[in-house]
Amino acid sequence: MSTIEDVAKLAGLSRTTVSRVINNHPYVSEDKRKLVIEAMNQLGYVPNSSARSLRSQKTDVIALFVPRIMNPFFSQLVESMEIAAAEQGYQLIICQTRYSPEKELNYMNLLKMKQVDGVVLASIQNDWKVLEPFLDYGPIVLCNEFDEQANVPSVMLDQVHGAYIATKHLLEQGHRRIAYCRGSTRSNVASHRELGFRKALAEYGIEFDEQYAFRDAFHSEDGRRVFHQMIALSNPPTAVFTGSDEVAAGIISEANKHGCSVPEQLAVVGFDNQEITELMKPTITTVHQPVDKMAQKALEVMIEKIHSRKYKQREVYEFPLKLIVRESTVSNKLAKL
Amino acid sequence: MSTIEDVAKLAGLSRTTVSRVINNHPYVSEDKRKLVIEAMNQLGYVPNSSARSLRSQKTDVIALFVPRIMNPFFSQLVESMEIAAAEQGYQLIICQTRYSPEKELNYMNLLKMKQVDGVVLASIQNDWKVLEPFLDYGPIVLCNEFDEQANVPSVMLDQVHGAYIATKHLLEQGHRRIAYCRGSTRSNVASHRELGFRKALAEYGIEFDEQYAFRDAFHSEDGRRVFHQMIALSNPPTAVFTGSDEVAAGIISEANKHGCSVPEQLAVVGFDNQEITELMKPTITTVHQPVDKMAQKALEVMIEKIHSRKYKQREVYEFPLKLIVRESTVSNKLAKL
DNA sequence: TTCAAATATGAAAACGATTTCAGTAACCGG
DNA sequence: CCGGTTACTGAAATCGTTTTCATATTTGAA
Repeated sequence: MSTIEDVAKLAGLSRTTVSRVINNHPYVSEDKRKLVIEAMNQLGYVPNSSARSLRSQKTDVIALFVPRIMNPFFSQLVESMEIAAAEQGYQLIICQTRYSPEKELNYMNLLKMKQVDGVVLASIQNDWKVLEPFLDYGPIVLCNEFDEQANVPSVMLDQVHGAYIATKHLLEQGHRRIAYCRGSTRSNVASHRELGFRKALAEYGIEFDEQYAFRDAFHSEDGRRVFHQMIALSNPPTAVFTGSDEVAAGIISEANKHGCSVPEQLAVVGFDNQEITELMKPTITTVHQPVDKMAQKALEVMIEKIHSRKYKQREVYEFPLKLIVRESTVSNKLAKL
Repeated sequence: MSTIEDVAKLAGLSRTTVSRVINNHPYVSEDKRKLVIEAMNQLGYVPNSSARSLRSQKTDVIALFVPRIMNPFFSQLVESMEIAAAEQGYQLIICQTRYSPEKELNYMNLLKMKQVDGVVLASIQNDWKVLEPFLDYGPIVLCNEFDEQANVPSVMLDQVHGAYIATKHLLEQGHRRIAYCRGSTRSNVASHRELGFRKALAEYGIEFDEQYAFRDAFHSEDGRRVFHQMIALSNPPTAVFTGSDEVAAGIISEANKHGCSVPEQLAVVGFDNQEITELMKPTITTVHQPVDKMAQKALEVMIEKIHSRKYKQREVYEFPLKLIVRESTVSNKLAKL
């Protein structure tokens, strides 16, 4: 409970000098510095962070917005970013918007209240026009998100290409009736993937067929449902592209249960290269996303913005995705990596 | 960027009155209250959180310590606790200790610096004697952890019983050579489970056999390794108890790959009832842990401690675990729930 | 009618640091 | 030996609130 004043008194110096030592400012003689450090140790002194923040107008805290943490993609994002933040001396406040615009808007006040130095949005629930005014209070960086109107940095993955290579892989395997699964968030991630999916189809002269499109598939349970919807079709697809490994796993699990063999009767490709892709039988072909790199870059950009104090500039950083072929799409069980 | 002073001026009142309105203090007339609110809206005013914290000595922020977030158990813990915290107007700072005592100790300074009002430990890396001194600066609550010496509240699950019922289930299925897997953290969770495991064996007059014990199994990869170690034994086990669904999944995946049928040749029981238990083939018998309830209770206790300011008192809250029987332990494929 | 309690308001102190400003001592080139 | 940097130190202002204390008015019970 000791303050800088106590340290100053004990060391027989002024608050100013103590502060200089704490913050590694120049112009402190070596003997006084020793005195201060000894006094600090003796008292077990640690600077009060609120006082510091108030005076210096920075908190060394960053808010990270995610829809929810349980989703393994976001778990990994949070994990990676927390590590990167800790390395730079920043703390991370987690904000789960749970897909609610109101919650998102509410958390945005952290910026206005100056409780955080910046906000990383790994999920956008409001129109950009609604969020933009908050730029008057601090930087906003988009991570794994993208908005045409947004005049801020955006660190993202090349989802169009990711979906493209996954779909193309299915086409190369000879599939022509390919179903398409996505979760229909208002996020641009899903729409970019749809672009890539359509692009691959187009290259093979195949038209996108709405009866094969399932835009409400988020979890493994949805995968199970979709499986039944697919086989109920008059002309069922022979392959399915999904926007998440969980959905892919759900489809495969249900297929297994009903004696539908994967990939012979139905090829399945997931997205995200989660642990489950190697545990399922068959193992799941998927698209690897370099979440670590993206998280690190987003944090790096954020810190740069905090320092430069220029928030309103569009910048795009994009990372490539990689197809990982496993058993769920190739008939002979020797998947080639 | 407007301050309380600006609001006061615009409303033609004092800072004090504005502050009273903000904090819902009594003794403000209705007309002045209206004036203040209007002025706040007009200026888009929001109180500065550092100033608030400095003066009122509370931050409305709680630190949650976990070893890492990617582990689904901790993901769920974080998710549940963040929701509970948000409901109570608290923010959550995530601290990943990554099993490092130094990192843990370092994060503990958040309490000393008064950057957080309290610390929830869902993981302990240091001896309690090392952590105890921090109680002078704020409350510490253990969540899913337990320490004989710790004089603080502990919200936990009955791991002894959880392991006991899982093991007993295997014994009832006729198994007598039962392998035992755990991750060897210094956490008491694993040791409590071992107690339960041994207790069940003892009831059936079976001695704990060290050759069947694998104490370095954390992930699915470890499960694969353990599988091979088990079948290499001269007298391999017919069943295996694991401390995590991931390890169980790894074992099953590898068993599948090598034509070892589960549960006929090897029965497997997991722990935690993660999503993967329903996706694997066979589905995995496991122990359900009421993580939500535990997280909510831990937060509730934390808030109570923050208010009461009495930190140094031992209290134990325990929640029961439930066995969920699936295909990985019962031969006829009709698992009874 | 009176006086204590309840209601309503504001001036100023306090929270604990950093930053600005001013001042002194030492050093150094001409 | 003088004037101007450079090195070092501290007093006081400042960050934006909440809290304490003082004061004025109104209410209500005796």
